[in-house]
Amino acid sequence: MAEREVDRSISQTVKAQLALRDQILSGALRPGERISELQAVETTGASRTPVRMALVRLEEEGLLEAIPSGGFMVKAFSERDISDSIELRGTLEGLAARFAAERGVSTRELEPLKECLAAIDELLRQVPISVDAFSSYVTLNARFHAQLTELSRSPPLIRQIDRASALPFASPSGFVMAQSALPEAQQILIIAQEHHRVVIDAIENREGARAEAVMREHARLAVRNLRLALRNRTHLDLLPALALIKTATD
Amino acid sequence: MAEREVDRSISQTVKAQLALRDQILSGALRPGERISELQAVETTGASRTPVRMALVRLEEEGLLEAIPSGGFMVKAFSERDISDSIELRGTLEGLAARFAAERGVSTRELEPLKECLAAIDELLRQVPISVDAFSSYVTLNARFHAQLTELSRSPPLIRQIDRASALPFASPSGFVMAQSALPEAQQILIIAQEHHRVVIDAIENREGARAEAVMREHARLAVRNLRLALRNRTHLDLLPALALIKTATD
DNA sequence: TCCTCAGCTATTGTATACATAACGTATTCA
DNA sequence: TGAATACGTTATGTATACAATAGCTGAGGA
Repeated sequence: MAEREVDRSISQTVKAQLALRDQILSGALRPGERISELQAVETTGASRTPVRMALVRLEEEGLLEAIPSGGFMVKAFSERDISDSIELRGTLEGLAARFAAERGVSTRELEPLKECLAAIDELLRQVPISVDAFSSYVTLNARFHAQLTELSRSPPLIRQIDRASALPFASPSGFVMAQSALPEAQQILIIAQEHHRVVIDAIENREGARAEAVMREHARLAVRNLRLALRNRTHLDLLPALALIKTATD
Repeated sequence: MAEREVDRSISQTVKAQLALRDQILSGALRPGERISELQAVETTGASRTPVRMALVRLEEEGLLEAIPSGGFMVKAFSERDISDSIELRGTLEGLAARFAAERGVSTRELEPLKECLAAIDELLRQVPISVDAFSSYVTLNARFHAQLTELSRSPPLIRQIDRASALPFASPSGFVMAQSALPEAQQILIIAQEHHRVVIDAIENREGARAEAVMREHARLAVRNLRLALRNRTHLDLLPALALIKTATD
């Protein structure tokens, strides 16, 4: 019988949570499928207690759904669920931008955002954009959004935005991945970058309403592009998280 | 030694969660105070495993905060955290109202909201409002908001609003309780009722922007009144949830 | 052949034992 | 006298054993 090998460098709960999330997002566990604790114990290497903790956390995260009779299943999402999640996130980011503008942000605090902006400008100069550069873009874009959120200086709002981003297609990188499936990807990224520029400007000039409006428009752009991308499904292997869409309602 | 008495009518996890939440909101556990698992086991009657599950859920709910070195403590909120939570919720409800208006709602679906509206009208006819009537108002108001949220027909949004309401002062009844601490309470409730009337009208006429705007204004009214109420602390025993405010930052 | 019931199996819910890490205290040395 | 270290105590993190329930399978009767 195999000795249980324990990786002491990280908590078993976190390890199990990461492993299970990965299985869900990679599509190894299909939407609607019940997650067996015993099976999860085998695949994650943790014992039942941390696995159960991880399952509870993933349920709260929105990736799992509790089964009334006990246990959990992988949650399934409709296309509208996804676009609503994106719009929801855009609304919250809009509020964050407004808070940042109204509450005042020093030039020094805006510096990291401007650095992101410049770095993305640099990437977009390539036509067409390379795969590596696109990968960098995803990272930079996520960082931009995270930093913008921080500028609101509102812990409850930051927390809520984090929660709203748990669904991968509702996260900033999910936005970008979805858009990347379109032939007009580069043009879209340039428009998105313009939004980024406007929101910084609005915050700098303390125009709360304008800052909020542009972030909401930013999300609506993503929603439109996601819909388009879902029409031509050819490139959707770029976005493994879409394994969560329930095929029955396609 | 005492036999552990197990109440089989309800899961131990849920029992522990309810008991602990109650202890937190009643102020029995003070903000910043560490929650001892062993102590929780004694006060809730459940064993450590369900207690731990309950602690994880309460952390995700936002009432507890994980301590890096292990364990949990009762989260403390600043006054701004509270007003931000209210505005956050209003923003989400605004989105829900807009969705309802844009996606179309049948007259039949609006019926329950109109019933709430009429019932509240009836209550407000009393001047001054009795304690019993006020208690009914809190219930009816919460129902109105819950039904409005449902009309968005967006599970991700409904879920997020529920999560945003986990903080008791951010819930519709929390709004009302906070406002009730003011001498002008009745006048405020009348204004709030006017908001309710407008949002129904806007949804009925498919005016998404107007529906959204009025819900946000609704929340901003609550924020202003909460601030006022926090100034004259005399009536704040009406809102035990405010035990969560960290006194250090008053 | 289909429906029903009983028993079994598999899985989750709960309890507790064990391991490990953190914190506090006391003692010693500078 | 103060600071630092070592030891002990207490709490959390993890693993596993036990209990109970839900779902499934097979057999029997209509």
